[in-house]
Amino acid sequence: MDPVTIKDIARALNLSTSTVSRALRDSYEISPETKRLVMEYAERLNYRPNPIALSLKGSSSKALAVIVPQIANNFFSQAINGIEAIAYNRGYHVIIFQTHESYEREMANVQQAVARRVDGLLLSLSSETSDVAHLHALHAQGVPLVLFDRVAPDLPVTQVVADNFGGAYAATSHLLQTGRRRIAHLTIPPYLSITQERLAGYRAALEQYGVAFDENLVRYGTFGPDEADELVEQLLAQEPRPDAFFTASDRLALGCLTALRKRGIRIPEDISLIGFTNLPAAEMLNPPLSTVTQPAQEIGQLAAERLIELIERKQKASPPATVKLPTTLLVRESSAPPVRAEADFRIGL
Amino acid sequence: MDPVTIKDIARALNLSTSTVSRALRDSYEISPETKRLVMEYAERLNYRPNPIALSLKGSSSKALAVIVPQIANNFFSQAINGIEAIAYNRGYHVIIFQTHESYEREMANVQQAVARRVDGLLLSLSSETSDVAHLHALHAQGVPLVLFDRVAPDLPVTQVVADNFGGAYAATSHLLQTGRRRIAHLTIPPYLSITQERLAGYRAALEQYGVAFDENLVRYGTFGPDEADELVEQLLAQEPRPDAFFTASDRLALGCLTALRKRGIRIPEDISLIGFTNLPAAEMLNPPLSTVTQPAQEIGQLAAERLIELIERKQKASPPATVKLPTTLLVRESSAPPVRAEADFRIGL
DNA sequence: ATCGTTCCCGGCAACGATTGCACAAAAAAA
DNA sequence: TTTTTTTGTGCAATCGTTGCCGGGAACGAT
Repeated sequence: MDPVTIKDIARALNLSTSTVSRALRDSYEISPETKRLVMEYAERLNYRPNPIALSLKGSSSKALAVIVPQIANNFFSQAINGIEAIAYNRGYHVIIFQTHESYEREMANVQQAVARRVDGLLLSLSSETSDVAHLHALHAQGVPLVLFDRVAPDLPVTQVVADNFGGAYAATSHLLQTGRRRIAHLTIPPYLSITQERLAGYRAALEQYGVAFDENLVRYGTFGPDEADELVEQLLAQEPRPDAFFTASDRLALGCLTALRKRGIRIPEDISLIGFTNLPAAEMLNPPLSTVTQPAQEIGQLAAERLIELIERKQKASPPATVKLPTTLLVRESSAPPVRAEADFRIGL
Repeated sequence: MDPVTIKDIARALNLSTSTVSRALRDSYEISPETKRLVMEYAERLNYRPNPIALSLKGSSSKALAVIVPQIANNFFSQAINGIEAIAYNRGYHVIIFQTHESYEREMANVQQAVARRVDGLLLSLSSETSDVAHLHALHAQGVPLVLFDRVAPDLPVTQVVADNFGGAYAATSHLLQTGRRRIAHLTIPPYLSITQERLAGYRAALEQYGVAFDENLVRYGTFGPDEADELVEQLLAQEPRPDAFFTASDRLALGCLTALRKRGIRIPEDISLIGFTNLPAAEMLNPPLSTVTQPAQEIGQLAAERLIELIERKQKASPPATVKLPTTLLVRESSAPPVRAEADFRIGL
């Protein structure tokens, strides 16, 4: 019941393996008669070439490695969804690796992927990774590599990202336009490109509106569970208290919401809240959560397309470039203008 | 810059490949001196055995296939998380396939996985799959296979599931205990084992409380987008109107919530709602959503452990069995007893 | 001196598929 | 008929690794 090999066919038809191989590939040097025989027999036995033997012989394994911090994360699972869709259509398989936000693990995973002779890698950096020497080495070896979402701008490889700066700028501007001035930013570990870009967008908007940047209003999380509560606690202790929270991830937005409501703080009356998240439930939260959404699936698709292009047209593929996809600010109740502010405004008139 | 092979080492050290191979595996028939030489040189060149060559030679590829309907689904991404964790520790890689709920695709994916010579398969059936002949064939071929979540009870293979019956029974009982009598059940496609088990739990609870089962209160969705709205519409048209909704998935629970609130129906005052979902945001929804949660990650872990055991102790592994993990009913506001009911109760006294 | 052991190591084959080259038979040209 | 060309097929190497067999050297025992 073992898989059928080309040898089995050769033996059965009293031919050599070479003839069978050529017949199957429809080579011109095989007689139509023999071809027919071979093809029919192969069909009947449901012959499938052994991809392992092919990988060993040639250099293509028709497999892509995807290395992400966490699969169980909305953004990444959507991105992988996009990657898998493209890969499947192009005849590639997807091997998944999780770094669990560990630099060690990231390096080990890259090693493993290379050892597995994947045709290319799609990678989103772990939050611990500040040194990308391992990726430089990879690139120097000529291994096709595309970074997505959490990228390393210095690396001369194709990178696919969302417009994190723009999203953060839009979110912060919106908060400022609705009268908020003490805007706290709860964010993710500082090494990450996305952290820096979002922070930059946040600062740019503040500057635009002439609000001084206050370092104390920025707090870095670590993807730990329930860490939002403590960060919120610290921020609420500030004097004067923040009147808006802008968070940089799904988990933080949710944690923040929980923490604020636990303390009886009204959203948006007391504090306005915007997340940077792909949660499908955002609209049904209490209150409906304003968010900056990213085209996660498209990012995955684009990254996979670029990688495959790189693999298949090795040398003359389009040069490394950073592709930036737009983010969208969805304004919902959690960042509505405070009623009091409006009232004050009228009184002021 | 190509990967170092055993041949390179042999050439450099003026040894035969066999000797190098044995030295690296610390064989007793190689002199300590030679071993040292080889080991050191291999270390220096950062030699890694080519897993493809190993797969071709031996029959183990150290890769597992995971076939699921959708990665971008909370339950499955958590399960895959568990699978990957176990696999990684045991030296296996995980190759992901999505069926997108298509039977065709499921068969194609199984084929592909087998062609790839994976050491085993972890599979959760597509909702279109009613015939599992392809899996029988697989099992007959001796390919290690473990099903999880959406299983096929007739198949003589190990299956890992959540206690769907128990969860549905608990949810329905809770609704009945809080005074609901017209309990609608919005569920997923009927072929699925989990659909049937949940339906059975729902019916068992109704029977227990002497409430007649009404087929018109059960509606099947198809994982399509926004389908909940129409199903809700149909159910609300019933006379008398349902006073509770019990849904069988994340998407349906959320869709249901949206649909009900859109129509100005109060939850739980007018209609009580319970989902069967792993949404981390359930508690922060408006109102906080009562749910039956499943240990998704544990299911993945257990399935992976069983599969690896099957692979490594091929013949004398524990016989096929169905492992059932407990589900948990989390009661939140969305299924609180209606205030009116309490008032009526007091008046009745 | 010869034989038997033990210890180290090399050569060959094999896993499945592809491919350049050679070679045979048949057909075409001389 | 002989030579050339064409056509169809087989052999063997290759990819990286390991299992099996066999062989040479050193040593002790007879």
